[in-house]
Amino acid sequence: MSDASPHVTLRFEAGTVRVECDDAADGLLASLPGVEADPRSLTGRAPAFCYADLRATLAARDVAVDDRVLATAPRSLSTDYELREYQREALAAWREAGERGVLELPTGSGKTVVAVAAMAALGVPTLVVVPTIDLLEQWERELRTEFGDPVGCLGGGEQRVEPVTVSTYDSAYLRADDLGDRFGLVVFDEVHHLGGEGYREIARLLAAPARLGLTATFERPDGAHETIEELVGPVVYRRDPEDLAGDHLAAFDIKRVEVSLTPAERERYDALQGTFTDYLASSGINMRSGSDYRELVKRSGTDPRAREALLAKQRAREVMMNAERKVEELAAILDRHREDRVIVFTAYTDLVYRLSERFLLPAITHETGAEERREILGRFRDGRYSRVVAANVLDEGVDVPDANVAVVLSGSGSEREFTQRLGRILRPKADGGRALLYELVTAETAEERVAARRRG
DNA sequence: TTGACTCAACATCCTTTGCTACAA
DNA sequence: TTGTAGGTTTCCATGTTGAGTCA
Repeated sequence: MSDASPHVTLRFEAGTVRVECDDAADGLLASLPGVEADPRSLTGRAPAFCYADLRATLAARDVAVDDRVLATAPRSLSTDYELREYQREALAAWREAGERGVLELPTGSGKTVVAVAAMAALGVPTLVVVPTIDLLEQWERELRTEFGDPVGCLGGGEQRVEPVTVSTYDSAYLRADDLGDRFGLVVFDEVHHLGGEGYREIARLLAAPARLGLTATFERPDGAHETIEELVGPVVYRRDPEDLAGDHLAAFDIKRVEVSLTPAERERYDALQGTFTDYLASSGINMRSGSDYRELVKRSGTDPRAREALLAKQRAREVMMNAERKVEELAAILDRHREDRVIVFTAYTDLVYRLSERFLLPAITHETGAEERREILGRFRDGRYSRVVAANVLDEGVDVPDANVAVVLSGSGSEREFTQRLGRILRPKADGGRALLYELVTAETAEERVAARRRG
């Protein structure tokens, strides 16, 4: 450079962007977003996710940049998908937001289709990150069919990188620092997972300027969605199941059924709950916030009474969640819906097996092997089975055949879990019929609060 | 290649009375 | 004056998953 205008070189190095300045750029380093400067060597380093910001800042200041960060070449990708109106709007909103941000769309609304359209529109090497092997296989099939080229896979025993690659969160976490310069776009499926302490590193170590997050439920109770906003972008488009019901998703009803504890269960529940509340009263923990709960957990490590209280609470939870009259109510529901396709959800593995034995229902829990699981879901799909009972396994990331009746026998207070379970019955019905979700709640127990919480 | 196993990571786990600080 | 949002961060238990190891 013959004149005194500043000049900067950017390179990718193990999950970071290295910034090298010439003398004329002295003083610039410290003012760049995310950069930790070493003034003596005129170099600095920023986490790779700051790359897009860095580029924009340097461009705004008319700094000459030798950009060597991305080792990517443009790709020509085309798709035949005809987007629905809300999918077109979602894509447009994302592009308008600078090709960063999250789409919050219900299960079954075709989030994948929007992502494929985004990939085709940008035409850059793309990494798709997914939470389960099941989703890894689904995306791989979909992308291979759509774009024709071989698709890379990271996870499930495969470690093959291609310009279009699908990875599990776990594999992406293990490989992100050496793959960070290979992709111009990264798609995070079920992006709420990115809030986990470890997984968020994936987004930090990748330089990809374009970022797309997909989820049905963005907000996290621990507030970690704010970190996701920093790393991927805010929610730029949102649709609730109610918005699409009747048109692109099945119309649905939610029916709450209250049951009571048997006298024996009530006695046991009150005794266990009493052990818990007595300890709270005597220990000065008032349970006004989540931090009080953590305090209790902390104490239970050293204080036997705290441990006893926590265990009692756990047992009380089991009593209310697995109440005998829920099982009787389920018998009536199954009887009423002989002609329907029913999925039963519970919070406890034990109950799944009890129900499986009593009603001769095929059961799926985390103990069910991949092969057996495929077989059960296959039979449910082709109609040989019309009922399935599952613990928490079918909530997300599994291609579950459509049903029209869901029974939530027990569940957590998680809004996400509830939304995902509801999503299992929302595929539009051939006869235009409505979907129905039963929610069984034990009266006069903490479950009333749990149920209220998950409904938002 | 398959299955059985271990390990690590992640998520939920809690409350309903009235405290404190601050915004409208 | 009235209304409302915030408070907090370690490891009791159960459930689930992916990765890695070994036979």
